[in-house]
Amino acid sequence: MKKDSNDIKLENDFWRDYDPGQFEKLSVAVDVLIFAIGEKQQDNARKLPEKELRILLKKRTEFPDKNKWALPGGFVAPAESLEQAAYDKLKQKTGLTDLYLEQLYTFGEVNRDSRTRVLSCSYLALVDAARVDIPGKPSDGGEIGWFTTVCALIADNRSFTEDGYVREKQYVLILEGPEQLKAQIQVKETLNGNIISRSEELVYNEGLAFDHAAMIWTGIERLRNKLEYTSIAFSLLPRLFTLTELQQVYETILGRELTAANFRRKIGHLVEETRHTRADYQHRPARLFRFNPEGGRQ
Amino acid sequence: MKKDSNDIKLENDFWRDYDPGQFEKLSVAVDVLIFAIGEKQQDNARKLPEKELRILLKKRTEFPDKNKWALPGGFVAPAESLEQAAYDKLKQKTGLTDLYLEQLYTFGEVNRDSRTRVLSCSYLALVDAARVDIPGKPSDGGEIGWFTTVCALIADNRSFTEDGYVREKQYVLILEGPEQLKAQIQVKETLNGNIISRSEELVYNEGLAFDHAAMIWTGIERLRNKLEYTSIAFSLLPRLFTLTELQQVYETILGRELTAANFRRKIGHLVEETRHTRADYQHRPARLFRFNPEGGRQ
DNA sequence: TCAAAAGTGTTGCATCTACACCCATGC
DNA sequence: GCATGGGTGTAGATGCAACACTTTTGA
Repeated sequence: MKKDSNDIKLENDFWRDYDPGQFEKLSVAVDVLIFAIGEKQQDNARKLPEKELRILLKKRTEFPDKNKWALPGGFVAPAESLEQAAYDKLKQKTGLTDLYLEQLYTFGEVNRDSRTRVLSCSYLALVDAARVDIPGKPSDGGEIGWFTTVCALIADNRSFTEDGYVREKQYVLILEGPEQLKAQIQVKETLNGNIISRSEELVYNEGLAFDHAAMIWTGIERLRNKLEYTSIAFSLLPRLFTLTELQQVYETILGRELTAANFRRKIGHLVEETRHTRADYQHRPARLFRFNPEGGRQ
Repeated sequence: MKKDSNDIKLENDFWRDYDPGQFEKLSVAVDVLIFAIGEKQQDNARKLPEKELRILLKKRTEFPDKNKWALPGGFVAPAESLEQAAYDKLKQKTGLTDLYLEQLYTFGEVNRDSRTRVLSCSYLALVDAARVDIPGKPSDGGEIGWFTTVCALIADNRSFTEDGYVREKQYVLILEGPEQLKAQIQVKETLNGNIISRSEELVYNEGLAFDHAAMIWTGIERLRNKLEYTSIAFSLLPRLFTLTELQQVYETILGRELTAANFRRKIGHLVEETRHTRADYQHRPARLFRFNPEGGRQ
């Protein structure tokens, strides 16, 4: 464990001879999924607006995939950490710095970009929609906009094999914004003995650049999972919120309805009542709550 | 969405002018965490051997970090996908191809490697220890070996701030194998309003190369979490196993004891009884079970 | 008075926990 | 018989789902 003088000599030789170009390098990009919960248009003034899941996309202005919609992202500079690169993109697009951000997945297929080999490390960000004001057209002339996102399971087949099974699930991803985009993802789960393996494949893709549809699918999956065992839901809401708003966040992400009475009890220890109420509608005012991390069961 | 002839002309121009070197590229490595459950030495022949979590490490033979222990890994070639690179490493070290493998995390700090900027995409692999026979010395003269791994929380402090809290957890990581290695990781979790952020820092490191201690910590965390809501535990066992063996897998990874009666009921629907028993010891023979994916509650 | 949402109570079912207990084996 | 693990039964606590019900507001 201790360096002797011979080792030091060797180390000096090493540094003198070291050629950083001796290994072939790769282009590395960072792409950011920025999710928010938005309100649906609503005609009946007495009803509460329904919520929807939105993601921020930017229309590409350059080949390849010119005019397709892509996640905000860019190449990583040699002196910039991955996370820093993601933060920079985020600030550039939303103007905000205090957002929830986590690494999602690194997409490393050889031909995912038609130019050359490009690795993409994706990040997942959550914003309170009320804090972001997206300008219509950014400086480089491209369009940028929110897309309502729906991701649904449309098929689920399992066939048994000699020593396990193969299960194929099909998901559709429909994005509505300035244009309508659509993609289909096939997830193949294989069990062989005790060993499970999974692979995802983009089987249909209309209007989304590169493999960004697969990234969005992965992001929604992560969101759905983390919703159940973390408190990320609060990152999508303002500091004060009603329990119905919180419930709507869960419902839009999970894609199913929950029973109000049970939901309230379930997240009861994660929130704290405040003195304030919201009385914008023609019905009983709702109490405003705030996130109370004390309630977590550690 | 449709290409007109002008677009096609522009696209041709683009391809003619495209210079893949126009963006600065990075060196990208893949590192693989290969975990297995091993048996502790046991003197009392009447007792069942206790189990322990093991990871495969290789002693570096080159600068930088010469003579320190590192995860098996290597640089990613331009024509090789990330997952393929991980599979190759895995096959090279264990001789096996049918293992559990998933992407873990991509480490992207600027100075994590002293040579030059190197990104590392880490993968987590699980093996049934009985299937692997590690040769003493691989061809390049380096040592390779299993290290018993213990990861424990040693401190957990939370201080409240104006609008949230800061929580700092300290973990020790102790690896015992051909040498004893030790590291300490500090995890800082910050809540600010509704927004949680986390960061990990290696505060002490003895004998492990680069930031591999942080990778191992991340791997164990992932393992502990996934144990609860997936069936990865079976990937660490042979096709047939006793319920006590399965329980030991849970206990060694989670680092705490479980009550046998309750454990059996809990995983009851994930296993299937076989006709076989194991009668190696001086007590009642144990029934052998196999993994039964049918029992999953979907 | 009415629509709409806010919020509570009740009951039954499923699951987890602790703990006591019996069974089978080799020596 | 005894040490050791294999394996079952039971009672209390807790949590969750379904659903019926009351409260409060603005128009």
